[in-house]
Amino acid sequence: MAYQYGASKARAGHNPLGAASTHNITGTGNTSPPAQEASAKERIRDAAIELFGELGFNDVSLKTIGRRAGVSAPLVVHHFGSKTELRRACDRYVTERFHAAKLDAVHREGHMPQNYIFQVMQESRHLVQYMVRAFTEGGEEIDNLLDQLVEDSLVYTAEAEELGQVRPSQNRRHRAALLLLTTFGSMILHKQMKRLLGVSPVDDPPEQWGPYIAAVSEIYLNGVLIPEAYPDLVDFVEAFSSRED
Amino acid sequence: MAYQYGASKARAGHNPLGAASTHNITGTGNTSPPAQEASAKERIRDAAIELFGELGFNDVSLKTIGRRAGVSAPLVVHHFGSKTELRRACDRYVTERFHAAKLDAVHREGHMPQNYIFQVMQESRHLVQYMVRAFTEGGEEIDNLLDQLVEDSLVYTAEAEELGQVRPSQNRRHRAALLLLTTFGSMILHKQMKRLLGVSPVDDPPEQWGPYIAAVSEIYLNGVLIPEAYPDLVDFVEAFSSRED
DNA sequence: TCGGGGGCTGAACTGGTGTTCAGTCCTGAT
DNA sequence: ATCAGGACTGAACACCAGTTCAGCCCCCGA
Repeated sequence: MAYQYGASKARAGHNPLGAASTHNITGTGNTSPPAQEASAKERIRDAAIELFGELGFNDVSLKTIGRRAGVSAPLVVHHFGSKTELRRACDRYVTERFHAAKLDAVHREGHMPQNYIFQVMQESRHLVQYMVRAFTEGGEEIDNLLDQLVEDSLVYTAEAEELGQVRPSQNRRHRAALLLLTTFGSMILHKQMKRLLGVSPVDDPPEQWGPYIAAVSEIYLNGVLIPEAYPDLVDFVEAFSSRED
Repeated sequence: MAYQYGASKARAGHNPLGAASTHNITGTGNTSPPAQEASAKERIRDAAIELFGELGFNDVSLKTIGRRAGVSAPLVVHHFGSKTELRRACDRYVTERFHAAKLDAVHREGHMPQNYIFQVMQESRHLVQYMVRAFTEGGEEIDNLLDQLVEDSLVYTAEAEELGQVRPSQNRRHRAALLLLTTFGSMILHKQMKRLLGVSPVDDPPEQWGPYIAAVSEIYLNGVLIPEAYPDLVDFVEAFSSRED
């Protein structure tokens, strides 16, 4: 029972949950020469993103980061000033990377890409894991990234709604925000998801996401509750319709 | 625009998202005399649950816990042996508390209660916050609690499905698990939710949950995608129907 | 050839942690 | 009255974190 939905839909066109792409966004930055081995500073930054994403900011020591980067602990502060500033640098880097991935996808597809997050996810899970964990703690840079994701989601959802693919909403921004929050939130609990669904969208490759995609899709396609049984709730939801932007 | 859905539905009967109750489950344990001021050991345990839930296990020192409990740090280890064992004690306590809340609700209502988590949530948010954070890190005791919540959810969803209130599913267990994971996951991101929806289900009282309830309900009532636009996805979901238990 | 500066390190420092220890206080049984 | 034991504390300990410091190496420009 192989997972192949992503591929088939990518051929068909719009695809809200997966996107096939071989484009590499995990290389070194735009301005640096293409095929050069990473500098110590870059290795430190990458190691920090991996470890912070995996274990959390306070559960990773500079020595651990240094070891993974093949470097001493003092060199980390030599390059980044302090652990806190290292964290901010990681925030900035991840934000830039997502921004670049979006621009790249827009350029390739000619319109707002369908959830470019999933592209990043398939190619560089560390970045996503870092981002998700950073969301839980907050911070100016990372909060802006989330805001941006909401805005982007709003745009491509509007496109999809116009094409009759997505239902209208009483509050599109709230819906977009909640969908992102629940998706990211469930990724924080990916170890439990592995136990309960047999899949971790963080540790397992996309080919194995089937059960997860299936469960999510069922809910998003059909809903869960039967509206006729909840007239009060239906009214309540409608009462919350507010000014759209 | 006051939130009053919970109350109205509680009168009406079944209520998947809220439950009105004045019953107190936050008192001292079953066996202890009812109205006695908390012992130092209990105060320590409560302080630890609050702080662990708020800040995470490794970001809270024994001194901090002791200070909140009005006690010295060594007394914490005197009563609990070590910080790790304190954590396990908290896990056990929270698990017991949820178990007791369920039994209590079953006893009162005569059937599997509709999401007794929400009752606990309204009465003792600390417990929920601790539980959610504990899920991210895992652990035998806390994993069992989550498993139990899935099982319970399965039971009352079956009741509701029989009453025509909830849609059938290709994989009820996966759906139940995913709903719990996304709900809890979004609670981990409650600070972001506060920013994006204006409500934190952790920090704000239930009267203010309106925007959150509305957004969740809209999705659960109607879904998000229009199935006709995603025939492949519909097929894919159906292909994942598996043996129910 | 030389000199300077940046990448980089080991050793040392400071502060905070969990834990141990010795001892005080209080209570309740004998 | 006494004494045993548990609750409880301040001081001390070992450890580990982030950071500082002095100095090494090596490349590159003059």
